[in-house]
Amino acid sequence: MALQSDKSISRVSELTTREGETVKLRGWVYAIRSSGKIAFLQFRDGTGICQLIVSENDMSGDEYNLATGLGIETSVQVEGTAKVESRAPGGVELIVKHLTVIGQSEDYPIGRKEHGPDFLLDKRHLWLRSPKQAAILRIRSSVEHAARLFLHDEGFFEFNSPILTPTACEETTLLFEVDYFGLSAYLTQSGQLYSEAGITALERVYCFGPSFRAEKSKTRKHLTEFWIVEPEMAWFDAEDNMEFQERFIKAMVAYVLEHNEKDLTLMKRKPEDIDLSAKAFEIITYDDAVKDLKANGFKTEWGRDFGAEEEAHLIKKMETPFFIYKYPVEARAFYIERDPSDDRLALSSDTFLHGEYGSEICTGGQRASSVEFLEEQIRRLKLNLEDYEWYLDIRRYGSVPHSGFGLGIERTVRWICGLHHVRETIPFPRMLKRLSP
RNA sequence: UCCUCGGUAGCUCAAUGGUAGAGCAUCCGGCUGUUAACCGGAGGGUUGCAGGUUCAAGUCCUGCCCGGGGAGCCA
Repeated sequence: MALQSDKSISRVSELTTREGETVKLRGWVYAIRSSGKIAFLQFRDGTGICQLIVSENDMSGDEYNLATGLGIETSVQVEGTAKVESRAPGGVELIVKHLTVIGQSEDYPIGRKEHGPDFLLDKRHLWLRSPKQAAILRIRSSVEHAARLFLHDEGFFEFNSPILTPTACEETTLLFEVDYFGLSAYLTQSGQLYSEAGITALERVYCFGPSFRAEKSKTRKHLTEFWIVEPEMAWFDAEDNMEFQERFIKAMVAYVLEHNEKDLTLMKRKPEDIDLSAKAFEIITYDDAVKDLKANGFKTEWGRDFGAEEEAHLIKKMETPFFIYKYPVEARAFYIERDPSDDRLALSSDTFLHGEYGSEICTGGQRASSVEFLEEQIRRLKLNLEDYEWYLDIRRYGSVPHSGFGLGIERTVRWICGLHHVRETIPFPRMLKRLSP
């Protein structure tokens, strides 16, 4: 008989509605406490946690000895009576009558006490099982699902851009190079240039996938492989782009608030900490940000992007997410449109989440429309013009004003969960010094 | 790449230059409502690696390796 067709199996999430009934559960035992002739097994399946009560009053001596001798993380099938019980972690427990071991587990390396990050990351394949880690991954899944739902409702098509690319999107020193039948290829940093081709066919597209950056960064905001969702829209200017980002970010957070209440509680993250529904994102110009920083004692030079301390100052003082808009042209990517009213400025914005766990989560802007300007920019950065001929063709044949942005999933999840480091927001983080597991 | 802190039992950490320890985990025993349970006992060490100083080095010095935090850069 196929395992899934066994309709007699229940799941932990149903238990509160099955009070007094005999139910079967399948899952993992993640902790055991015993007190004489009664033992408390902490149990979980994919839907939640409950407590198993094991006592010789309710089961045979052999099964009792089996149950109390289980190793941490043994997988089991149990049968017993469901009971709502305020003393039980999770609020519900099962008085066990029968227990069968499905998969043994001896000397499970992750204990109930503290561990260091290096040890936990070495054991990441097991660490994922910890309730907090599982909660983070459920929230991550919600964020990704909410992004797709929202974009679908807004008339977007998911557009799969290539992972192997022949050229740099931005700076060449940060690329991972791979051998492609004797040619050099690079792991993608962004699908944006390809999405710009996509909008001429579909008007609104987004790519959603991994981005690879060979940055030698060791900070709590950086991974060498991270996931990015990049909407690109025809007939959007830079301000439409910001208005859209605000609705997009609010939709993702609202979805998590609606669907991950227990997970947020486990993270000790209060709904009011992340509820953005009543907040308007502020737009600050680069000029004003520089003035503010200078007034606060920073030696900020006009024309450069902000450093970590400057960024932290701006994030800390804000009580809503915000945009920094109209950066100097030289501080932005080559494909950004200039401000028609001041050609020193780029129609580009960065988007920041505020507060203790805030950081830059999006970069975006209006794309340049002039072939001549783009050629000049490509030469300035000493990129190979031939590699970009296809990209310039988008301007040569029926170009339209268009904008887009990229949003970093890990930094967004980090903010929602209130996490110190982005490494916990992805199942298997890739960092400067870590390629396994 | 640079700055900074660290590497001691399976894990988290102690240890004035002078006998290498604790808590947790593991194993044995006790406890009928535990909440990272608790109580008693046992086993468990090439102090990251290689040199050096010293009567004596986990401790001081040099080099290397590995990791944490940060910078630059970025989502």
